[in-house]
Amino acid sequence: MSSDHGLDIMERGLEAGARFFFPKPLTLKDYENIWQFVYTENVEYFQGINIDEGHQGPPPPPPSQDRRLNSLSISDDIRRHGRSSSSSSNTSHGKRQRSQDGDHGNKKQKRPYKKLERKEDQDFGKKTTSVPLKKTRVVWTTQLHEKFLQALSILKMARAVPKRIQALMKVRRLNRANIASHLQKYRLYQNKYKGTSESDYPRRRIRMRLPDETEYHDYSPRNDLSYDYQNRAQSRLRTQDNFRPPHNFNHVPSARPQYHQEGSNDNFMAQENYGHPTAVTNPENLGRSWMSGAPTMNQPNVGACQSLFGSSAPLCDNDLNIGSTTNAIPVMAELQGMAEFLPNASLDPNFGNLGFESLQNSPPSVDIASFDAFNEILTGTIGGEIPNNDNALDISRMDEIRKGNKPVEEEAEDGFSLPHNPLYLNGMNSNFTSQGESFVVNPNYITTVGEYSTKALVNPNMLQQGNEVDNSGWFNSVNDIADFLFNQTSEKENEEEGDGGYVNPEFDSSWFVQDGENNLGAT
DNA sequence: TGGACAATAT
DNA sequence: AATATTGTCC
Repeated sequence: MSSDHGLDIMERGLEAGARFFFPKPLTLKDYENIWQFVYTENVEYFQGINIDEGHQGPPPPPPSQDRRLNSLSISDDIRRHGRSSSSSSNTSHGKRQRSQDGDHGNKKQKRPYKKLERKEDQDFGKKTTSVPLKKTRVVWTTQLHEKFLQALSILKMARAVPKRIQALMKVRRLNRANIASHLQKYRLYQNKYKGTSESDYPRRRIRMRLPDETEYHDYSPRNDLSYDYQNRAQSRLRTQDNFRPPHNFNHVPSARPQYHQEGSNDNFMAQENYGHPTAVTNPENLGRSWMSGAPTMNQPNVGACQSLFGSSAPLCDNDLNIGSTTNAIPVMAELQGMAEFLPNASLDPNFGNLGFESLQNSPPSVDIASFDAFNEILTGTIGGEIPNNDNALDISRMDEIRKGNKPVEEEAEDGFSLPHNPLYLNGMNSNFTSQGESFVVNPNYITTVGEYSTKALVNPNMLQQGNEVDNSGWFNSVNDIADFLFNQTSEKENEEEGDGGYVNPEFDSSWFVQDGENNLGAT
């Protein structure tokens, strides 16, 4: 077998004693032919040996089709034949080995990699005579790995176990073992490359890396010497050819599109925006998804957005970047006629007066609440903790709750308490959540629900009961939301001593419960 | 050949 | 679930 199809090569091979010449790559047809060859050339062998028992006996009738398909030895031989000429000489070789194995009777056979027919083989290649195929292996593509990472970031390290990850990823035929294996490798990489520079990472299909929990909150782009914002980001951005600004959007290329990390290529997994805030105010950024799989920010009227949790969130276009109270600029809000969310200063559509681009090495937005704090809310209220089935995280459940069609469950089955008065964020937020520093909240999706909606969940001056019909009753400004969130965080922070600044609470319903007397909500 | 990788065993 | 080992590939 060779990728060299030259006649001389083929002839030389045949002269040297080869039975066939197969040009690479082998097709399924080739396998079928080889299989038949192997069988017809070795009928006595296959008929004279009980393969399963590994001892010789009177020749049984020729094995039925099914039996042949299920016995591993035949296909084993096929594989060996196909693999390397040195080990492939003939099948009597294989025969000898097999009976030797049988001699060491009590030795427990290690289970070889089985060759199984997968379900899809039946679906797809009906007529392929069902040649036994090697069991397919999961290939962790960058896309798949990103999904994995997304799940991890939502679950946090401590709770990131295969089963939960599987439930979050929702990838068909990706089983728990697959994930366990990948997780093991992932953790291995985490240790192995802890404290090493980027150039030390293996360059292969993916580069495994995620900050540990410390990095989550300690991260400061300013101090990140491993990352050169200007250069890397720019090279990526130049390739941005599918940016289509909204119709009323005056697109002026930014001189310094700094806030995007390099994207994926064959050697690196995509960790777009990994650990780095993204400037919503940069028009170039609006055309690119924040994380792979997430909708881009400039998709107006797209209908349902894909999110990790399925597609349900109806609005992609008026999400606001909640950054620090001083520099979060909800650009898209204006475009979507949500002027009430704009800060007082008028916006230059060309972003000329925002002052961001002059901040060369600092992100436009900084911590408001920790990413994890929000995902606690998300997973806690959406139902990420519902354990008893394989599609645990069902965003439609949250939607139903939000519409008041379903009651808020007091307690999930694993004992995880749901807040009595939850603050509901749409699941899609998680897609817009960068790992660590900033996040995006669509204020339309901060709402109270169900029977509790008659009471304000938090200080009514800050978060009021919203009206989904006319959008009234929400925060008065983005800054108000930011203040609210910031207060949640910093107060929580103060309660916890120690590592200063990182809030990593389990969901704490005390944030949102009523004050008994006053019904004031947030504490 | 050693290492990467995913499956499989413990 | 976590960890160790194996089979396969390159």
